[in-house]
Amino acid sequence: METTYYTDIILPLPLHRLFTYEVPEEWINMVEIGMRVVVPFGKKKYYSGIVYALHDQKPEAYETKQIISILDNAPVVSETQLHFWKWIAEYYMCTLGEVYKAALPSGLKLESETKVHYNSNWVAKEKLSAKESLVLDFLSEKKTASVQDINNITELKSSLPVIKSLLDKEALFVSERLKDGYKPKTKKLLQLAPDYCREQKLQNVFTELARAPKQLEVLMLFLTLIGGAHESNYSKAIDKNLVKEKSGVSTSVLSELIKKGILLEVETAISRLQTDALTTDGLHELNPAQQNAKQKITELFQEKDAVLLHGVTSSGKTEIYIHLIKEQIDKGKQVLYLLPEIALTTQITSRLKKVFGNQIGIYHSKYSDAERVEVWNDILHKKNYKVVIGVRSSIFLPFDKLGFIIVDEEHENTYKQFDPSPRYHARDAAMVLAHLHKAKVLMGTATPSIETYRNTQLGKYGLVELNERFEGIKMPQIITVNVREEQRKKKMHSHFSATLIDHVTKAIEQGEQAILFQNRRGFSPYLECTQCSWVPKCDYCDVSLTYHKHINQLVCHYCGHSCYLPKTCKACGSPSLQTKGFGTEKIEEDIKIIFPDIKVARMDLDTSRTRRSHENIIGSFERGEVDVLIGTQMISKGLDFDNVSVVGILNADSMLNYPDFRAFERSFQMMAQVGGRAGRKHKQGTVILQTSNPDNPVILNVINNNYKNQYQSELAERELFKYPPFYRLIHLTIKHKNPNTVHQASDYFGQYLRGLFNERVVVPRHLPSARYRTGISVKSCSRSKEVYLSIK
DNA sequence: AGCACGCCGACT
DNA sequence: GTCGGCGTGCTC
Repeated sequence: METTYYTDIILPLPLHRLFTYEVPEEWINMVEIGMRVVVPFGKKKYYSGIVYALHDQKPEAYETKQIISILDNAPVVSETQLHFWKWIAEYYMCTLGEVYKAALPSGLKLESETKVHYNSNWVAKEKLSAKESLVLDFLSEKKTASVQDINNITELKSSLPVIKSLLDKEALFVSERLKDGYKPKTKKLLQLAPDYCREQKLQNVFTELARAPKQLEVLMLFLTLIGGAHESNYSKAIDKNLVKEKSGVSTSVLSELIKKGILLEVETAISRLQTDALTTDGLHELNPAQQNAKQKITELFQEKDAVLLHGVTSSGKTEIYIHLIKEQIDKGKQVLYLLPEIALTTQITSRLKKVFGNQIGIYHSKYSDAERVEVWNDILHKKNYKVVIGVRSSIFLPFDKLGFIIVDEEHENTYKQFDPSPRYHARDAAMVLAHLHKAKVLMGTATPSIETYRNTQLGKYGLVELNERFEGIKMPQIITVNVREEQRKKKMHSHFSATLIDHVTKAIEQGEQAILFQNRRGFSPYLECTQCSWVPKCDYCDVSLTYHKHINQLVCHYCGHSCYLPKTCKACGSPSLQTKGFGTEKIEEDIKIIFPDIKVARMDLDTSRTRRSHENIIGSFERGEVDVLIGTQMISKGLDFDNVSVVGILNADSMLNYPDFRAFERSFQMMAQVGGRAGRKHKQGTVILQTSNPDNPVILNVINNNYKNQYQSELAERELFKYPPFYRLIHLTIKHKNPNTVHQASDYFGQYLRGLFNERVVVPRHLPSARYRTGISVKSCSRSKEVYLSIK
């Protein structure tokens, strides 16, 4: 009897099961677990799914369909990865399909809705198949189309395999974010024109150019660069920019040579991820404290799978990582270096590149999809990269010899994915990933999260402390300023205390820099009617709208909705709407009034949406082109500036009063991290902390740099009020377009859950204002479509 | 998630 | 008489 083979496929859908398809007989030996296949789904959809299992059990309940094609000749996902996906799906309560969507860069997961674009710079290197030509012709006209469109128009049963082969040839590309667009990165090279590739001809040129000394000079330089005027070198091409730089001539000289047909300009696409020969810098010696810490980490790894490196800011953790990475590479292992989303990795990347050259791959959400596919394929096939520096999604890369994971700035909440499922925490998932690979995890931070620190106290993780700042830099001196008192004494200039202005002035006079920290972007967090206290709120979220002056609009920081500001109060009609509170934009404006002669830069989500702008701001501050940097929490993360002597925390209260059970933990982390930016090699830095509550225990812990104390009091509160790490917190979202339905459903459901879990159900009724709440309350947004219930 | 199917109200 | 609203159920 003939056996038919079946395969269970993961489809990119939020459906809690796999779908079984038949494998056509001729493909039985070609399909492997982890490959992508195209399957029909429903009446007219096609998906590329992942082969999860192969078996010969014919499903009884339904007729199977056949897979349409196999997209790969080797698996793109390993079985280890599939185990990992399964864990994520179970632990974070989502489907394998959702994990699949999150794990693969979009270039690897064609869907009917995926948009494909025509690459106008592309030139065919080989003859295309009839189907390929058909699709390409269609796209060359339309430029952009969805896979679905192509399916319809070209009348192919499924265009996915064709699109896939065109993608491999780079004739097409896939986009996730259309705005960024895709331009293959090109480099202009110079070559000796074929006509001149003979000794004789070349001699003539020298005479020809007798009256153009600059051009001759450049040509001579070019010939040296290709390695001398020998036939064997004539075909060599040299980077145009290099020639330009070395010769120091203007572009016109070069273009003249090109125009005369002596040199030939060729444009080649270069890999975005390939870096030219780097000046390698080698390892830096570790100082005794670092050496000792490294020793301890290695020892702890004998018995523990994970170690926390608790080192104060500027204690030189990175250098320890580098030494440990080196050891792993020497053992032939891969290393994953996780960084939080926000710190654009620039500083750490360049340091690591100096040591490891192009053995480093970077996997970042601000890199284009094409770049991410390149990293994926390198890890899968080429294996040039031994180290990947990446954000949370890099835990999904197809590692096969992973030996070591570093989770830098372990406490950062950007490791947690919130919006689309799977809502995973990269730090925690990294533990599981490491376990699957029998690898070790090193977490590093100056301000450990409560959860992680507790795990060290329970003996689950090892703990290594580094209390000394690198090269004898002293911990900064922290001065608190009681804002309320200063206001009474009329010593406040807008949002700046006299003390703060004093210190900033002195720093600038001495050629040093200052950082001003305000964890709020925009101009002012809300407007208020002076007559009736009405506050404009978002129509969709019921959150107060932030005023952004440069665009003169009100913006909802929750959903991004923006609108023009009302001229009059919508409640009482009075025209007297006043801005309340302050954000980075207002700080920038005010500081320019107080210090008209200094250079100010602002860094927040609004000024650094792109990779480039972020790097530019950091770069100009590093080079000293900017005196004062104003920013949100962005500036506290993973950046080291060595000329900053003053850091101002403009309003510590807004962080402490934030309605979240982690508010104190976050405030401590933020203040400690921002404060850590102050201090230079031979001079103690100063932190000016403005608050109206200088006796707040969190502030006292920051001043005394007492993490332990902070940890202990926080832990006690967490236990008392039944919060993590003692309880797990589950957040339920109830959505409906009708607010009343939402209210009723949440009340009903809240009551029901209360019956089961008693006081462990938190049902906030209003936007909560207290840090900890007990008993029932529903946080519901009247006109919104969501209500939150929390179960501990 | 999509998408078809299907059942009730306001229109040419 | 039909168009179209969105409730329900299915997808191998």
